[in-house]
Amino acid sequence: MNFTSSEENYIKAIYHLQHSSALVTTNELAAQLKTKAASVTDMLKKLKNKDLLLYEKYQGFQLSSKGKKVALGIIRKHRLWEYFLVNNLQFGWDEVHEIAEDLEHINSKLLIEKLDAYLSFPKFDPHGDPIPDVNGKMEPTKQINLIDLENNQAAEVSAVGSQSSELLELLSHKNIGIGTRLHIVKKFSFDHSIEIKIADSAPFSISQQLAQSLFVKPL
Amino acid sequence: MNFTSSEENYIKAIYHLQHSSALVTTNELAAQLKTKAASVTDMLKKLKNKDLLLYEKYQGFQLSSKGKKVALGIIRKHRLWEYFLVNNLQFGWDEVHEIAEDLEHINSKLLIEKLDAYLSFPKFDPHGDPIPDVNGKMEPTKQINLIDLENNQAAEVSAVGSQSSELLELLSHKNIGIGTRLHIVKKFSFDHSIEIKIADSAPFSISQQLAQSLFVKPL
DNA sequence: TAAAAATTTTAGATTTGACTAAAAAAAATT
DNA sequence: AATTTTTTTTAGTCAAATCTAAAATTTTTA
Repeated sequence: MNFTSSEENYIKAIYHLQHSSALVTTNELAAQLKTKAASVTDMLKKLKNKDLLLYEKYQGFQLSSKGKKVALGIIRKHRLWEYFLVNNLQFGWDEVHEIAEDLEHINSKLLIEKLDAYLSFPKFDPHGDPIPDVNGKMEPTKQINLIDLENNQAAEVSAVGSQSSELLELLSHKNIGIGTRLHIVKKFSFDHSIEIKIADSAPFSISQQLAQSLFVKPL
Repeated sequence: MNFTSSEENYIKAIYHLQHSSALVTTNELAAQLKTKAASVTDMLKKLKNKDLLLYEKYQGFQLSSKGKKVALGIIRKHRLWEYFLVNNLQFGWDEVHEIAEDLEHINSKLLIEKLDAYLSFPKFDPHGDPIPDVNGKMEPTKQINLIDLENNQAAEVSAVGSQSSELLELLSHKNIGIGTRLHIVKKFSFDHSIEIKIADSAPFSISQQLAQSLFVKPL
């Protein structure tokens, strides 16, 4: 089975939305894809006909197991290309998302297998997200949100919550990346800001919003 | 300026057809693209409106200088990706054409510049065709057709006439590739077949058709 | 050079994915 | 529980790229 780029983009977006809530709604998906609800409804019918989607009118929807498999295949391609762009072509981690959005739609099993081997079967992409293997399996990351750490706990940044250039710009300004080790100096309940310290540099504070976009492994 | 994949495929096909005859015809192009003459006419109008094509109804057509620049950009992308697929990902030279047909439509200047640098600015693709540089300039190849060699001349294979899998299958069966050194044992006028010898192996003969698809540099 | 053949273009239809506006259904509110 | 608001779907358009069939033009040939 091959799918159009548009179908693939819908499948991928539904997959990501399913993580927060099992059933996805038409408006949610329209917002995510920056399109209109009517366009979404059209595509839902198409995906249902191809057995990629469990969908009843007005009732919300979710991917079928076939749909999930397809989603994992697209995510695998996206993350492998991101890894290649950053590690081989020397792109910054904040520059690769859009290019990977295009590359992920290239359809060649052999290409992806060979790319995977060329990169030595990486397990995580440059943003810390796990890369599904050829069977769709990926490393369980058991990452926790930085906001859930306690005062004085140490941790290593292992993933970021989104690829938005706004987030990545802020992180690079603050010198925070995947692998950065930090510890919590103090959490403030007034505005939920968190003061953190990286290595020997001066402590500084980050907003609740930023903390929620950072995933860490406690040390 | 960005173009659709379809527009780019037309531009590229016209560029290649222009090499044999300055003016290209509707039917020629339709045959090349495996589409219908009516579809070609539609696209010709579109390309003319974008100043990519010099075209008057019923009179044949050719790329404008802007059109040629676009064509060279696409060919550059195609050949760089082919080089990457063969030299880095370990594809056979007969497996890469179709994948490169897709990859060539990815639009990112930065991606291609970084890929070019990663590959150390290669001058020829795996089929021996020159890769245009960022300004569209490419190595003049002054290759001659194998069929134009004389008895006893030695030469090195430097390019093949097409990427058809049929041709590449035959060449790999006969152990002929880019860089293969051979010499002409005898040319037969009856069927224009040519007996050649590679290194110390036994001489064997190749058909006129095959010889015409092989380009060489005399040694 | 006039008729026949081939080529090219136009006209009108189809498919895919998007849109707007209106209708239908579900959810929220009084 | 009835009304209002929000969400979702349907109906009808539109643009891009394709196609078939028919018309227009050019080329070939008798």
